Amino acid sequence: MAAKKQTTEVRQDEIARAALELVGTRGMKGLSMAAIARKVGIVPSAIYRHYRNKDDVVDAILDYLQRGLGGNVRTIAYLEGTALERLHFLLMKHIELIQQNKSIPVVVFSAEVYKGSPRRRVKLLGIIESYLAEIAAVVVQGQNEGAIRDELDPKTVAIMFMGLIQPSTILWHLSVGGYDVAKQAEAAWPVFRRAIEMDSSP
Amino acid sequence: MAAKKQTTEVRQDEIARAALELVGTRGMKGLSMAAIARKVGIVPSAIYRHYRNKDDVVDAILDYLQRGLGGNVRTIAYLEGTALERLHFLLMKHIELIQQNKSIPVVVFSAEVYKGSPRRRVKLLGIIESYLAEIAAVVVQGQNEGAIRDELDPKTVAIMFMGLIQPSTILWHLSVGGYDVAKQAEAAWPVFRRAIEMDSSP
DNA sequence: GCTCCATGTGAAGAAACATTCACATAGTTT
DNA sequence: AAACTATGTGAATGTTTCTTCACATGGAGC
Repeated sequence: MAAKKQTTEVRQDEIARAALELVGTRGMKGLSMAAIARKVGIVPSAIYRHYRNKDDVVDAILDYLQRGLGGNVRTIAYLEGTALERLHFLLMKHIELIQQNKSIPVVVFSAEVYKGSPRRRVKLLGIIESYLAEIAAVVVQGQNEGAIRDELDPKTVAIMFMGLIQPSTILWHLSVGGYDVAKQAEAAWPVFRRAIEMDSSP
Repeated sequence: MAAKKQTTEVRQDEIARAALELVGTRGMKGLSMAAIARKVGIVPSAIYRHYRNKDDVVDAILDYLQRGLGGNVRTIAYLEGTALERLHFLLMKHIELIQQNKSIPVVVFSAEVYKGSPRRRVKLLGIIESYLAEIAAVVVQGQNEGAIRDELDPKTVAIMFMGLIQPSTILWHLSVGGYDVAKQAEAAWPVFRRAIEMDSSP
């Protein structure tokens, strides 16, 4: 039962996807070269034709993540509308992303990914920091528009924004799909909006 | 180099503490029976005098966690003051707890703990759910006091409350202590408070 | 002081896993 | 069509880790 040969570009992508999915369903502990190979349809040793070792596969997962989150922010960068509208849109986009790719939160929140690997720790931190920076930039725009209160620290707001999604996703995983992440986010948004928006009454 | 003999009650506690600490510093991957034993000052096989197997040790970590969080909520249950004051106090208490015991977030957010063990998944979910329920109860009290807006769903608010802390703790771990969790929480609190409190102007 | 039981020790087994290597083969280039 | 190169395979190796077991020992109770 020989697998069909593929170029290394294709296989690298297949392997990274399979690895990401495995982490989502079985956690880092369940991420074995054997499991990845089985999912891709090749033999464990064949993985070494496309990645130097397991560490490189995990790095590929992070690259995948980076592209996903980065693409999200770029989407709203080119959007019309007020800053508050764009923040709301980003929230929905973010939820869409993690619902389509439920493994992402597991990777981001799992200490297993970075404990013991300073290089990966820095990499993951960079991914999150740059995401936060983009959110903070939108907040600043909102402040310039006069829609978001001036006295708020943009970074504080950005971190709070992340907090709108994080607990829900964890509860979603813990309850095996029992929580409606989108619903919770939709309910939380107007509350959050009220917290940051400028007083309408002068 | 024989270790001094201890009763099984003492050793069980020592082992659970050592395990919790190890998870915090090295992650679940670094939680080996050998590492636990070294930390306690006994030999790996001696652990089996006090726990049936490694799974039972991990369960003991969760029990430890449950007692910690439960104690926190019980503290504010007997507090004087308005609901908003008590929520603020709970926020600070929570931060104090996770700062003294930095391993807690790692355990709660690490999918490794519950992936592959439905029983542990349910257990962890129960711990978090009951914590959320206690927060929601305080929110309801606030609504009865006329301090928190009636139209808000208490559970939504409780989950948002969790979101005040979670992102900071993850950033704290990722930046190896670079983030000031307490500071971020103190900055976020007035924003959150503004979001949920009743309009002062009638 | 003696006995007995719970606790501690070291060696050994068994399973899982990452990684290497020699060999096979498909697909591309010449 | 022949040769070459990149990809796939299966076996083997070395390491790590959990777990068991026979034996040792300290201390509590008689």
